[in-house]
Amino acid sequence: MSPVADVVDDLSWRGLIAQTTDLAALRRDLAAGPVTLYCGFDPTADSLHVGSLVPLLALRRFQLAGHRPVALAGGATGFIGDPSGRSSERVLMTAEVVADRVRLIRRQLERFLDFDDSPSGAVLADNLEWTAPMSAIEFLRDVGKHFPIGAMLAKESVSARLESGGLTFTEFSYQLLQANDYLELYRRHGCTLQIGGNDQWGNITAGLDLIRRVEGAERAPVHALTLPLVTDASGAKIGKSTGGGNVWLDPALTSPYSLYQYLLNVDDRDVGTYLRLLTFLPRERVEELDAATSDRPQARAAQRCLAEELTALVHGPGELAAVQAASAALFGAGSLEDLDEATLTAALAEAPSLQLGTGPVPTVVELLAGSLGISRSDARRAVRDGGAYLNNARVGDEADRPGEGAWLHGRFLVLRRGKRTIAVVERPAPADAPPL
RNA sequence: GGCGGGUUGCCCGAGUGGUCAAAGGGAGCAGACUGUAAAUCUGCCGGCUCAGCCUACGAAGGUUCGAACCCUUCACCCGCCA
Repeated sequence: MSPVADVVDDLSWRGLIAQTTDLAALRRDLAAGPVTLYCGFDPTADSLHVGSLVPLLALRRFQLAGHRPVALAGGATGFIGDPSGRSSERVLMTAEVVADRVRLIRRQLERFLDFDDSPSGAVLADNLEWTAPMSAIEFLRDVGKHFPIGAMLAKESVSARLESGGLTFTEFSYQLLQANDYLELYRRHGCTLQIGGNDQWGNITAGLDLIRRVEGAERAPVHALTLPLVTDASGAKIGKSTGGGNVWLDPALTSPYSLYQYLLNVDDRDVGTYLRLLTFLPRERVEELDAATSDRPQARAAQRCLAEELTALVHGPGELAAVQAASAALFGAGSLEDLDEATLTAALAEAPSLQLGTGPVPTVVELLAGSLGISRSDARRAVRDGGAYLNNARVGDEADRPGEGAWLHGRFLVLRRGKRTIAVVERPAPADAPPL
């Protein structure tokens, strides 16, 4: 990927700009030389998810254009809880949980940016560093004094909450902490641009106001840019799996196979948007894929490309290859019996699995439940509904047990629920059993 | 601090002593149709050793042959008043 000539133009055609402060001034400053910008990531979970990639990759886009990104982990703000976009108060996390999550998230942030000594070398920060040492008196005098209550109440995040049941002083204060972060990064790193989801607009402008009051408007030409909060065709946020859960970046939470499959299954109506927001593909390529989707939707060229780009970006080319082999084997035309053991093993490495010991062979229902992590009632229902498959053959009866001939290469059973959910059952290899 | 209202299954929400594993909607799962898509139709949608049993309607006790529904206490939320 080559550096982008004009990062604003690039963001613009991708649909990545929701709101900005003075756009002409921002363009001018970006053209004048490397600008330091930041985006905050609060530790709301053990991992970032696909949705978090939109702002994170936006930081990367700025870096590729020669600017210096600061990724800020919200070690302090995570304690408080951002009221933005929430209808009810957050449950406070313990210090251990926050610290743990910050550690995990920092590690993920590092992977998407370049940390070198060049002018565009990234910086990783944690707002706990300057927030924790601040006393309540300092906070109220040095930060709080600059915030008229009227302006704070007018923020969308606050007024929405006042409508829907209120909020506590704790969350009300959140915007002050985030504003102070911007001021702090302005002072430490000369940071003059903050980006974030569009729900962050209020918090970001709170920072602008603070910096201008403290530093003076002329001396501090600071900017804000927000990214649109994109929802898919069904109204869900990006990165929500059909199961309702997030699609995580941590391979322990969402396997590379699941990520790949999630992206491969993206709705036709959304895939163009996702290509723009989540990949670095040039405009011509994206428009080519748009055309491919409308001309030959069944080929799903755009989905395939999206899945490849992101799986490689998040998990590396090695994982991508493994995942593609798995998908080809499991969804391919050939029968499972024809696969050689190496291909089969690789394909199934990504699937949830159940290891059997010796002893009597359980029923298919028990195997489904054990391998897919569902209840036996659920497994029973799957069989009753005709949605359970053993080695791609529909299971007819709840009491069925796999026969000796069902074991692929003497060791494996491939179980499937519906079209896409696959699991594997493995038993110890018979010492002298000939391959099937 | 006072008074009133509330807490139901993943979410919203009906249910005021037996016919309640609990209406309805959403989400989700499966089948049919497809392109591992969408839309549509159909079935399912607490657990289990599944024609039955167990657990569940904020928590703990109590009344009753029988409680999501009545009583007591506790916790949390909301509104009005101070």
